[in-house]
Amino acid sequence: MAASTVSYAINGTRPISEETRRRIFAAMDELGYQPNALARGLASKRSRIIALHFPIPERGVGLTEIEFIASAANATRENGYEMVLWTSEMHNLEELRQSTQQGLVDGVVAMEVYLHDERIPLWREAGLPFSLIGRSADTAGISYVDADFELAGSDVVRYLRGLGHTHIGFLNQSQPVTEAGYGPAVRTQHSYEQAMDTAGLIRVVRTCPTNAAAGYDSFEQLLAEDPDLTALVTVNDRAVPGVVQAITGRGWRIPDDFSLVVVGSSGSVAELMTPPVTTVEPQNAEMGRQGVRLLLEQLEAREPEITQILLPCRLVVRGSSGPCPVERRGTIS
Amino acid sequence: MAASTVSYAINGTRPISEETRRRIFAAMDELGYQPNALARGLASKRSRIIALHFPIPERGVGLTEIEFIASAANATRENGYEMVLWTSEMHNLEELRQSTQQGLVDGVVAMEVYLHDERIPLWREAGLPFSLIGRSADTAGISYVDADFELAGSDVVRYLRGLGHTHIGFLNQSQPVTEAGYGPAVRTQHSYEQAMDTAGLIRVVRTCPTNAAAGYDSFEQLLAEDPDLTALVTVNDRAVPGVVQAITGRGWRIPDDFSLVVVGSSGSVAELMTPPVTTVEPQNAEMGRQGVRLLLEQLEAREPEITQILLPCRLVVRGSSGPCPVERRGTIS
DNA sequence: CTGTTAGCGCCTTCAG
DNA sequence: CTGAAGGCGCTAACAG
Repeated sequence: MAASTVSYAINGTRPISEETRRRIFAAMDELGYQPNALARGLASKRSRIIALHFPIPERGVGLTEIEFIASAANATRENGYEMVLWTSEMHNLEELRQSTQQGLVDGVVAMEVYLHDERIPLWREAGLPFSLIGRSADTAGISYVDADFELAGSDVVRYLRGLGHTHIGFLNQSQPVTEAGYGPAVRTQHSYEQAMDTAGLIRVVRTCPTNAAAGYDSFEQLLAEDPDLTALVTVNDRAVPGVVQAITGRGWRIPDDFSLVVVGSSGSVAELMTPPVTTVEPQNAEMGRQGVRLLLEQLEAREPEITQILLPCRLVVRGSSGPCPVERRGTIS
Repeated sequence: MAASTVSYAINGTRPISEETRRRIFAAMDELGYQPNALARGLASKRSRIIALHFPIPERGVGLTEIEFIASAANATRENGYEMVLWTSEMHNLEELRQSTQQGLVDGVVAMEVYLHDERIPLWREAGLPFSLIGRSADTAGISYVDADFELAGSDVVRYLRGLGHTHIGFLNQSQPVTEAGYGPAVRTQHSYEQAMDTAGLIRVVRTCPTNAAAGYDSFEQLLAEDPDLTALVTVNDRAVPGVVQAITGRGWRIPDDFSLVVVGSSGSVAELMTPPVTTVEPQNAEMGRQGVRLLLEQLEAREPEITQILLPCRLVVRGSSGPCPVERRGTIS
C-alpha cells in the first residue's frame, strides 16, 4: 500500500479498486486520519481556502451583513472548503495586496461592492479568481450575485402609488457613502427617481447619516421641502427610528397618516421596529450562498464560466404602510 | 545571500546584521515578495491561522454576534494571523473533530458557550489550544473572556428598585436554550432571582421563544401571574417588540406606566426600537478582541498562562425606563 | 489498477 | 553573523 494510493483514493484523482479503497477508508476512520491541509495545499497548489472580504462599512454593520457571512460560511464548508474572513478597510489596498500574495487563498468573494471598485483591478492583475456579492458599474467578465435594487425602487413606487400616494419622498444613506458609489444606495435612488419622473411626480430626496437623530432632522427637512408628503422610501434603516419619532411627534399615526417603506433591510431588523416596518428585502442568505458558489465554479471548472445573477427583492408588507389618507391626499403636481 | 538568511530576517529568529536585513527588505518590497503561507506553515508546524467557532445559534443571529466576529477578525489580522470562520452546529461534534484534525488552525476561539460545553473535552484531548468568549461551568485551566451577567442581573434589579419598582418580571430566552445551559440566559436569570429574593420581592419569570408574537403572549402571561408588574427585565431582545405592543395595547405608556430593560443587547439594536430601549450592554467588541488575544497568548508564549476576564456590562438608560408610576405602585409582598 | 519518485516553498537543524 | 542541506506531509507526474 503506497502513500500515493491513499492520496488517490481520498481525492478520487484516479480509479481505485473497490477492495483497496474500502480498506483505506476503514483504516482512515479507525485511526481518525485526516490529511494535513497545509501539506495538501502546498503540493497541489490549491489550498481549498477562500476568503470573504467584508470591509467593515463606515455606516456601521447591520444584520444584513451577518446573514451574508453566515450563509457564505455554510456554503463554503458544504463544498469542502474553508473560509477566512478578511476585514481590511476598503481603501487599504496595500493590505489587501499583501494578503493576496501570501498564496493562502484560492479566490475571494467580495462584499460591499462600489460602482468603481478598486479591488477588481487588483485581483485581476494578481490573477486571483473572485466573485462579487453586489456589482460594479462595469461587470464585463465578472461573476456576481446582486439584489435587483433597480427593480426594488420602481416596485416600491408602484406599490405606494397603488395605495394612492403621490407625494413620496426618498431618504438615502449618508452623502459620503452615496457619493462613493455604494451600489444599493445609488441604484435604489436612481430607480426611485426614474419611477417618479415617469409617473410625473415630484422627487424629494435627501441623504442622511445612519443614525436616528439624523433621521429625525432629515425627515423634517424633507417635509419642509414638500409638506404634502404622505410616504417615505428609505434605504437607511438606522435612520428609521428618528423618522418614526418625527412622524408621531407631529401627531400623525403610522400607517394611517403616513407610510414608510424600507428597502434593503432584512426581516429581522424590520420586526424589531415599532410598528414592524414594511420592507423590500434582498435575499441575503441566498446571495451569500451564491457568491461562494460562483467563486467555486471558477476554481473547479476547467472552462470557468461567468455567471451574473440578479435576485429580486421581496416586498413584505408589515405595519408601516397603508392607503394614502384622503384628507392629506395631494394633487399630482 | 542564502534563502535561510532571508527566512531569519523575516521571522527574526536569529540576529541579522543591519546591512543585510536592509537589503533583504528592500528587495522584498521591490519584488512584492510575500512568503508563501502554506509552505511556511508546513515547515514551521504553525499555520498562523486560528478559527473562530460561531455555531449559528438556534435563537437566530443578532447584531451582537457580528460585533464579536468583526472585532475578532480585526484583532487576528493585527497580530499577523488569519482567521477562518467555522459555523458547525453545536451538536455536530464529528464535523468539528474533523476540522480540528486537518491541522489547518493553530487554535480556536469559541463563541456561544454553554455551561457544559462538549467542545472543551474535544479540544483538550486533541491538544488544540482554545479560548472562550463566554464561559463554562467548570473553568479550571481555561482562558476566557465573558460579560459579567451575574453582576448585570443584580445591577438591573437595583436600578429598577431605585426607581421605586417592586414588581419586576423577568423574560428569558426560549426554554430549549435556557435548559441547554446557555450562559447569559442562565446567569442573568439566576442573579435576577437572587436579587429579588434578597430584596424580599416576588419573582415572576418566563421563558419565551425569540420572536415578537411570543413576546406578546409571554408578557400577557407574566401579567396574569402578577397584575401589579411595573417593570420587566429581559435577555430576549427579539421578543421586545411584542412586549411593547402588549404594553401599549393596554393603554400604558413607556416609560411612564411601565419600564423595560434589556440585558445583553448591543446599543445598535436598542436604538432601532421605539422607544429606544434601556439596556445593560456587554462590551462585545472588546470581548471579541480579548478572545483572540487570550488564544494568541497561548500560542506565542513559552509558558502559556491562563487568563480569565469578566467584563462588566454598561447600563445605558434610554427611553424605556423610568420611575415607578405612583398609582400602580404595589406593596412589597 | 498500483508503486516509485520528485518536488511544492519554506524553516531549521547543522556546520562555518 | 552567514551558508548548506534535510525534511515538513502530501500530490502528481512517471513507470509498471
